[in-house]
Amino acid sequence: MTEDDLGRRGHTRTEIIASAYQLFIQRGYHGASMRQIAQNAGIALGGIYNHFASKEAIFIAVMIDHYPLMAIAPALQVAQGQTIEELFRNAALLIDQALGQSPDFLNLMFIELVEFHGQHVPQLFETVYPKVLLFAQQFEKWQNELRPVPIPILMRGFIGLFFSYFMTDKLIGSLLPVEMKQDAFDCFVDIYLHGILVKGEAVTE
Amino acid sequence: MTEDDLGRRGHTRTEIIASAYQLFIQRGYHGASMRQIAQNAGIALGGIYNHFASKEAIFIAVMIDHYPLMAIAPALQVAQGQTIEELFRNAALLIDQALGQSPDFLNLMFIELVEFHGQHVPQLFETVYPKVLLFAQQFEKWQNELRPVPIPILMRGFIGLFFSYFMTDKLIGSLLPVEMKQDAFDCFVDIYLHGILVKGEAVTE
DNA sequence: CCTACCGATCGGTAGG
DNA sequence: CCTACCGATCGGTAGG
Repeated sequence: MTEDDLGRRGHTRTEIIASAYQLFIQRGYHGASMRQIAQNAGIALGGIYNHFASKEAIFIAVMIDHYPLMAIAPALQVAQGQTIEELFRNAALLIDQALGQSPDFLNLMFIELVEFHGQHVPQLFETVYPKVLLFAQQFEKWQNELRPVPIPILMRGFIGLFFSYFMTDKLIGSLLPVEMKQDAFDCFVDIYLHGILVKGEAVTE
Repeated sequence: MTEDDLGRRGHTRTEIIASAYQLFIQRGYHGASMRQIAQNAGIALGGIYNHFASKEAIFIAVMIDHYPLMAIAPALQVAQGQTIEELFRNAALLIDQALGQSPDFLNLMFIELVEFHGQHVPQLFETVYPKVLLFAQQFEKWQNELRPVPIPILMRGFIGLFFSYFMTDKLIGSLLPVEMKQDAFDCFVDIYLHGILVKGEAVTE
């Protein structure tokens, strides 16, 4: 097998995953057919099975490449800040950028939760969890600036912040005037930060 | 047509909706078949079409009866409090109770967003929106206790709070130790309230 | 409300 | 990687 063959194989595989991703997030797992996936990838139905053993195998490959939670890890890793507020704001900004503007990326997560009962979530989450812990470790030096909230709840709330924003955007975003959406994300981050920091209260040392 | 007939008809219809609801949230819209819905409802396939014109008509009926956002409206309507903090806490508690313990209720929303591209959301949301506005009107008397956040963002954040909690519960809830889940919801409400109130800061009059 | 059926489409495979 | 095919199942309907 030459390198060209490997390149072709990889390219076709990539095309299949890209095609399946689009169809899955647009129609759901059972709503997207192997024939549609093949057609969008530019090959015949039978050709798919040279790359994947089954439809579910394609879904898992799509999850590994596009699962939204996975975008959180690298963002948490590179986020920096002189203050804890700056650290959070930078992390939020990086995650927001990584997830992209369209909230359609959430659909993959929805499909997983509904049509697969969240089977693959624990496996994927274990990849992210250590990164979350590393990020949370940075809080120690600012412990006196944080309200007495358990660190895991703090992180859970931070991740939840994105669901809060993107879910409401998905549900009622199209009904809101543009000027109200402009700074909504900043407002959400602001409320969260004000909610976890003691800033403004009397801090005795 | 006698009242008995109406009662039977209504009962069968209710059975179909209940059966469809369970199957939809467990397998998704395209993953649940009309034959399964009929079987769980205790009738033959053909019998369904005496009550519904199509599969989608069943889905819409299920949405009207079980759409999670609809549970928010009555809770906001009866929520009361001597302080704005109490008002929010009571509303949060009522909504939490109305939604129930199992976060499976969210699945219906996911299916709608993915497999129907959120077609029915605006119609359902218009039912809830006036109630949200009425709730928000109560804030006027406590305006000086609120940080300068636009009221719509405040309400969007309040609704988002539930997504924040239930989505993270659904995703990683099973991985968390029980003692960490115990007060998580209270903590989330607490962070939100601390985030929107000026309490603790210098309030000049 | 059930039985029996419709055409269409499903995921997957054999053979080349 | 394609063509042609498999049995199974899909949503929906006719007739009683």
